[in-house]
Amino acid sequence: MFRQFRCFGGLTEEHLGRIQAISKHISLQKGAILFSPGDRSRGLYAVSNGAVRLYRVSPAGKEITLAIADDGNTFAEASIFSDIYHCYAEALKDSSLWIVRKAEFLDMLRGDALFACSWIQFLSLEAINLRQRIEELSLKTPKSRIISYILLLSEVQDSESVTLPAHRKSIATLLGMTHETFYRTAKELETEGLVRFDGQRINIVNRTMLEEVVD
Amino acid sequence: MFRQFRCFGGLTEEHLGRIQAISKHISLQKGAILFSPGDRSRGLYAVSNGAVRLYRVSPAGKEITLAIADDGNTFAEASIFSDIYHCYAEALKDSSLWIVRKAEFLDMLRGDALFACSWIQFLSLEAINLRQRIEELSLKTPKSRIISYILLLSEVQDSESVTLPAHRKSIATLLGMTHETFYRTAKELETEGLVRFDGQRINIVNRTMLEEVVD
DNA sequence: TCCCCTGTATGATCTGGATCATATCCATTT
DNA sequence: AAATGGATATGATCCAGATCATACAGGGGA
Repeated sequence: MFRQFRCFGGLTEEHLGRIQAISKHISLQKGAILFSPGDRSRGLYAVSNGAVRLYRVSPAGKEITLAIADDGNTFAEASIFSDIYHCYAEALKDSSLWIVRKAEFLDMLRGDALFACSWIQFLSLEAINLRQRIEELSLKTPKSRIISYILLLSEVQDSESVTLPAHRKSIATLLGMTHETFYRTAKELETEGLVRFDGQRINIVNRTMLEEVVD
Repeated sequence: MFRQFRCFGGLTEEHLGRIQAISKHISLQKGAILFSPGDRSRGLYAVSNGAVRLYRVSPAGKEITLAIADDGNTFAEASIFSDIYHCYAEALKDSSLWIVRKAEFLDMLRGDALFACSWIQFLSLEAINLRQRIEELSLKTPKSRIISYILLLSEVQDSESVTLPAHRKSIATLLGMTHETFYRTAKELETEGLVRFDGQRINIVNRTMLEEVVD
């Protein structure tokens, strides 16, 4: 059951069982807000089915999507060492997830160095990804960021035909642009014959040229 | 000696001694490149004296400064779980630092759950900071990012008169803007009577108004 | 079935910040 | 003391992307 979660990748059956034992299953309806900034943190979450969007809202009312967690992904991992959540978590569809209680999870880490090390590895890779994202935000154009994202999805989903994990509007704020810019640039990519959009699906038509444009 | 490093904050004397034992001292001349992207990673670094800038360069030749590590800071923590470094590390002044060898450090983590947990805590807080930075890059204006940064420095240095850890040019690319924009906006803040620049020092003149402008 | 809301889509306009261009300052080297 | 080179500084120009405005489509609820 917990085998499906990337962050628990290399763990033994015994570890997985212990994690499941300190977890509680949760069902969320589409549109439900799981937590908001300032809420007392209770643990980290693992999405077994569905999709949850993590986002923040600026004083000016603008949104940024920090992450979209769908099947097999976890979120709020840093809440283990924070008293509160720092963003909103909203179910994008009816979802089924697990909450891993923070106190018990911390106990597990404290009692098992190998387990702790696999967690360190996970956090280290996450930090590398976050820096990658900072770099893209600072250095790349919106067009290039969209292409990078499509190529990333294609890698994760291991296919030339990828499924967007959320509305395009959310994807836009995940990539640091307005939704207008996203729609326009997406259309542009289609016109140039690089990809084909079909609802929530994107077909990669010309991978070579995509990889070229991304720089 | 190793007490000065934030990431080794809550550790016992014994731990600190063991870390020192697996570390090697390094001296760098101003301008020296410690490592480049693609170099085989050998460990993480701790700056006891001096300053090191971590940066990347885009294919188009634009630079982003990922971090500036000065006295008491560490960098390349994620290299423990990566075969290569992903950025350049350049000494901004003559510097004295320690390299903590990765294999031995990993052994320490594997052999001591409490030590591993304190490392997990450090990585978790770092992830929170990285997300904060992503948010600022997406949502805030250059002016607002500069103010945030000054207020952050003032918090870390616990003073109304802060010292920039590097040339303004590097600070600019750390904050995701060109140096021209940084110089101009800095001057603007000075004209508005919010801060006073004096070489590498910045005096906060009107903190209340600074915090107001930042939104 | 109709209504309403939200996402999708696209046009028109505006502007903040990048880019390009110059000039001065200052520290280091010769 | 002169020369060199990078940091600091500021003006002029430009344009990508934000903003504002509008319209249509589709899905869920009453």
